[in-house]
Amino acid sequence: MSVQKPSIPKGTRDFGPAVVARRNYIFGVIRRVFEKFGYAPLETPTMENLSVLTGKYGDEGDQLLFKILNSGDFAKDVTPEDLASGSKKILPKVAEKGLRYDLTVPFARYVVMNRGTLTFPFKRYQIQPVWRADRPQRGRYREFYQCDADVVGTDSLLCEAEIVLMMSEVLNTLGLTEHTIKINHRRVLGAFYQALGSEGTETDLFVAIDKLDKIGQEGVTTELLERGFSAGAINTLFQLLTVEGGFAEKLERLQVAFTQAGVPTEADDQYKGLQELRQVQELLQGFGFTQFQHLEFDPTLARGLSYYTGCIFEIKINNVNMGSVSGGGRYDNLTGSFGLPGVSGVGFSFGVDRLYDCLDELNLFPEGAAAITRCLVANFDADSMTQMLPVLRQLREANVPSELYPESTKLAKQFKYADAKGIPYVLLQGSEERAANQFKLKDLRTGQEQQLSLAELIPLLTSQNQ
RNA sequence: GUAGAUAUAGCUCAGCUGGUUAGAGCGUCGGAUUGUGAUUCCGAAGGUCGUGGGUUCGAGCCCCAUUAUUUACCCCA
Repeated sequence: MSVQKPSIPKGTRDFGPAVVARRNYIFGVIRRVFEKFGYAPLETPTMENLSVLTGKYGDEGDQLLFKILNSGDFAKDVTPEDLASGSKKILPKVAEKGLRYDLTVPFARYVVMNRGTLTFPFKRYQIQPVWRADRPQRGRYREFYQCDADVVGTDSLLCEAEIVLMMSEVLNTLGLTEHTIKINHRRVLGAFYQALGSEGTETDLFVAIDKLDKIGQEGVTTELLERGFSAGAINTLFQLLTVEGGFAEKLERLQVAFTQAGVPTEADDQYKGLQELRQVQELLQGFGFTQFQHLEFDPTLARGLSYYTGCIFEIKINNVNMGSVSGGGRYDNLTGSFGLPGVSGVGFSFGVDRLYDCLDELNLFPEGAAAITRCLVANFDADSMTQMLPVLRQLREANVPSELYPESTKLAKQFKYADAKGIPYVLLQGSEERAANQFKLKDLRTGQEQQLSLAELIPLLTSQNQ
């Protein structure tokens, strides 16, 4: 009999008690903010039909879907001809379900299936894991949690403004004050494309622009030249991209630049992008938003997902080397592929796993976030164990998370246990204390001990500020 | 999918141009007059050096293969 070393699949993780406690802290902050803005929770199945998932994330996204082998004899419909013509032909016959890739598409599917019963505008949040068959690396996992908040059924830019407010509140509550909320508009990108004379393809241009901060002007230039853009067009592009100034100034200057470059106003009204960004800014001002130094209009922000049509968002934590911790945008026609056209939606998502890594690196988890038990009751001997049972019950009735050490061993061992678990208090009643009908309470953080009666004890342990 | 790096104790890592019996710190367990943790001192357990071949008198070290992990690219949270 061979003993095999246990392992877990690539890109997945176990979360130990301390990690779960800290993750729950992040989830709690996000959930409270979402609910404060009127978003209601939704959960959807881990599995979706592949017909729902495929084709929504582009070819690369389809590659990254985890597929679920059909139950039973999954290969019963596969013919020798299928095998000869390759995996693409076989796939629909052996797998009809897959793990969800994000939360937005299942949400769109849910909205379409329940359109008769939902009240619009429909605001929902969703905190669940998603799976991608990516190559794992720093800040990138195959199983990770997303925290989405989306509204469908309204075009109002109030939603965009409130997304900025929610992003800002979550980040500030978590202590991630060194952040930048980047915002752009798909129409602004479209205007760039027109300003360049509609050379090459739109997506090639967007993908290249998005990399500007990573590979620099030279890198983008070579990439665009390879994709068939002319040197003149690239030159125009960088003149447009390098507009300076604050939020409002950049909007003004781009407007002028677009007009000079001859971007037509009538066809698809490309100036609407700039107008909408301006309106979002005005709504935020009206609300009394004070964090404009963290809100940046970044004309280079493109984002990969092809379904965005309006404002797009992304959050960068400036003092940590980490990919974006949040992203989102407006999509005018997400439900269209499910047979419900013309429903506009806007939403965004936090990546909890990356937020965790940021908080961890910056040491921003609050003290005691990992500790569950508040008071360890020491166990001297069998007799004292019996004596302490009613005390334990009273502590728990007072909602003090507490535990009695289950064995009568040396106190040193029991203290070590409390210390390792981060338990702040140890309660002792040996023969001396029992004779006086008192307890000894030791605060492990300060090392101080005090003699107390049970009546004095409980208020001390229930007080919040200790 | 492309390119690189790494693999030695539970964890983090040393290990000299290839040379006797494999090293540390942390952790675990035990002890330092039997009622006190994190700080001190002493001791113990714990390793087929990822796996399989090869070169050599001799391999943790060199070569090949394989698997796993990891970083960057693509893409993305």
